[in-house]
Amino acid sequence: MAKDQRNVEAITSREVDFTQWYTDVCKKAELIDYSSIKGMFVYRPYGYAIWENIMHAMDAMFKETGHENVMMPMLLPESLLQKEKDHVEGFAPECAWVTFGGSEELEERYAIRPTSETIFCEHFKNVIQSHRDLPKLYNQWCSVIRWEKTSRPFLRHREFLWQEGHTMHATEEEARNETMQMLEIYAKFFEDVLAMPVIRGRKTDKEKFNGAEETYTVECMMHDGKALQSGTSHYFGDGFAKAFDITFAGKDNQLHNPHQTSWGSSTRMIGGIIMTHGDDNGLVLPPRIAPIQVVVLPIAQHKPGVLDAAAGLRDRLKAAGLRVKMDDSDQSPGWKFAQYEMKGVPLRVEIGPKDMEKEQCCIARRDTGEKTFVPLNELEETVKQLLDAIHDNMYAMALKNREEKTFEISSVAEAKELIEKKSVFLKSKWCGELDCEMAMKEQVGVTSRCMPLQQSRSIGKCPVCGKECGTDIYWGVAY
RNA sequence: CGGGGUGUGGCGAAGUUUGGUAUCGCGCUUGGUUCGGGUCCAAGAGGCCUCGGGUUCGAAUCCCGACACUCCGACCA
Repeated sequence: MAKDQRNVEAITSREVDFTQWYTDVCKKAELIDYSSIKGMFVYRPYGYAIWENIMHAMDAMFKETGHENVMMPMLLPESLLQKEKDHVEGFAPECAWVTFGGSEELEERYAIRPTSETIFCEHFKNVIQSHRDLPKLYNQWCSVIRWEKTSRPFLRHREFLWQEGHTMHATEEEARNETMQMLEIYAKFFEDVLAMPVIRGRKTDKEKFNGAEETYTVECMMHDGKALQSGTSHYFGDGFAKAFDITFAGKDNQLHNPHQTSWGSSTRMIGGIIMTHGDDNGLVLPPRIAPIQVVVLPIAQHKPGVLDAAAGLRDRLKAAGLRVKMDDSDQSPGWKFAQYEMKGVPLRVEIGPKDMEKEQCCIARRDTGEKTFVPLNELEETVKQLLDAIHDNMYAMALKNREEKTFEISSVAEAKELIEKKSVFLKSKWCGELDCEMAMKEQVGVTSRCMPLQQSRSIGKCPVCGKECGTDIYWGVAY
């Protein structure tokens, strides 16, 4: 049927212009709105609902592993920020500052937190005296401000929502275990909840967090082949503890500095979800965090009994513990189909007079577009199975994309040739020299993503200097 | 922060070169109609043309400045 082209909600094709596609989806799926301040975005109800679901799922994982939530002040006195040298060098340039309280100019200016290591340390100093006070396993959900020069919805905000975990431990070993445990929690969360495959790895010294001894990361590949750093877990050693003079009396009755970690993940994840799973019809949401898992649409809803039948299905699915919406607005069915596809709702259940006669309903999958007719008495069971199947399929598709866009390279020339064609992950050996890392950036245009935890243990050559070495490393173009 | 582009009802655009009553499509409202892939018909509402200065009898249009969005770099969750 030659439908006219008045699809005003139509979005730019992913293949034509990925960045424009991304912006279109953010706006048309009603996730965000721009505000009058550059880089500060309004999270609309549907977008915020995704974040709420992420928070609930992730928070449960934190609590299971013994962490407690706290709320720290939003303002950091400049003197506090100054205490750790590397840290202040990294963050001071992008701080927003409060210089007035009411009409009085402040004697010392306050930074609006870009991250909270320093203020946690100030507090830790007060509450840690004995080994019995350790570990401290704290987390907070809050927003932070970083005065970024350019901004993009979810990927780079001047104000963004995140969680930051801050922990203190009696021993290095315990702190290192915590660092790795939290990395694994992030990885599991991405895989099991967001259906996003990740590469677990360690950052190079150049890419690590300011003030950290080691930074671990989960790296994701977006549909366009670019990398998104999605969650990081840092081991600090006792650097901050020394700078802030945090000590505790050990069992040996000697004073020791505790060992520290921090770990964070942000609303950037939502950008990751969009760019990993979305398609030309809009958003595709992982079922486990979708604000609406199933939308029930009555067909020919003015006909007797249809609305009641649809409401019945909605109530059954709700009772089965699912997040369900019925749309009985007077838009046409075709409009509703397109609308809920744009919003990425995993499953659509249709019921009309014909179905009622046959005691069935029609179920359509967002990920594949596949439609099936299901006997009404099998509704709950089928929907639950399909939601799991969608999750698995989304994960598999994303993994396939990453595998197809990952190449082993052994020379700079080879790397250049691949990257010039399209964005991909490059895997190689690396000698560990900063110069070689810089050369990859300057000559190829890629940054190191991470040294994967899973190392091949083989010997090869650094693609830049040709030296024999054993470390595997991923390179990519990053968001 | 450097280079380009853009800013006109909620959205997308025309109008800007050559100053002279603000235009179109979608959306919105109301009534009817239709309903298994963005129904159709009719009537209506809605605009300091991003903001601030200038030039002019008169500015969406010309000049200066600010702000925002966007793309490409540098910096970054």
